[in-house]
Amino acid sequence: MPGGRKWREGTCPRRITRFVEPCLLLLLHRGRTHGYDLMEGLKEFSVHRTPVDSSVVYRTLREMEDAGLVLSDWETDAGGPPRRVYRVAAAGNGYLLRWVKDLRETHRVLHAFLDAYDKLELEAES
Amino acid sequence: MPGGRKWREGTCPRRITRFVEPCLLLLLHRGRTHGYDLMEGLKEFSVHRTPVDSSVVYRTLREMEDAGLVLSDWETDAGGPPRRVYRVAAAGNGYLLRWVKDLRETHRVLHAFLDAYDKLELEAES
DNA sequence: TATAATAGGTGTGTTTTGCAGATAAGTGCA
DNA sequence: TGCACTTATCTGCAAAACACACCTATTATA
Repeated sequence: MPGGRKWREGTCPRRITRFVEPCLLLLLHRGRTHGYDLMEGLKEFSVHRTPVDSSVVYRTLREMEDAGLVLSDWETDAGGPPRRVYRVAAAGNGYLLRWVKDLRETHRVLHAFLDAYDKLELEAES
Repeated sequence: MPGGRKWREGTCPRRITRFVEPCLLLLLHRGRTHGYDLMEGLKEFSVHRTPVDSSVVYRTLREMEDAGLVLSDWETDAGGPPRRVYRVAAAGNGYLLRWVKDLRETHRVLHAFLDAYDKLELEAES
């Protein structure tokens, strides 16, 4: 509340919009698991090692299940509190593929920007 | 309104949050201009050639001016309607530098994700 | 028995952004 | 002169994404 924006300095915890979606699908592609474990796995793709908030993970999984991209089953016999174990649905594969296409394009744009910046700095030196 | 989300398919016009900010600063670094011209210049960094909405450009420029990152002057003698010509302020350089740092990290994360995806596909083939 | 760890979840405010439209000045032309 | 078009800037609104602050329940352990 005091002092305007929260990350005015140009950095924010998650720079890529809805990036958790493809990450979760990729992790689930490697094998079925539950949300709490996926939170750990997400650290592999988190910027500056900032962990993804649990609310985002659980909500995203639910939304993806509603959209038919993943499927879930309750697992009560594993010891500890019951887990909702997710796995990729058939529709999830095509969805991930479209995400990868999109991210490759984003990667390209980002590269173009950084390249243009480096060129700018070089010219300033001469 | 009808049918839930607008870009449910995993794609959205602008994937990187507030990406216009560093782009505008980079373009202004190359030389002072006005908003309407910057809109054209932004096509260089726009995903899938989707043009950035004018409202976003003008708002961002104003916000950056309020933050002391850019400076503006009215130009009335150029023919056509008056233009607000922007230039980078001293504080804008450090700000752009922090943005570039952030985007390099984002670029790295994106590369890591795509790499992990490609590895996954290769294993599925064997 | 207390408390920590595991596991899942909701409610809410802030921020970002696309869309639609307003306004206004100059230009081309019939 | 009147009309359409281009250039140029700007505002209001709503939807979406997300961090933050909570809450519940179960099991392990000190």
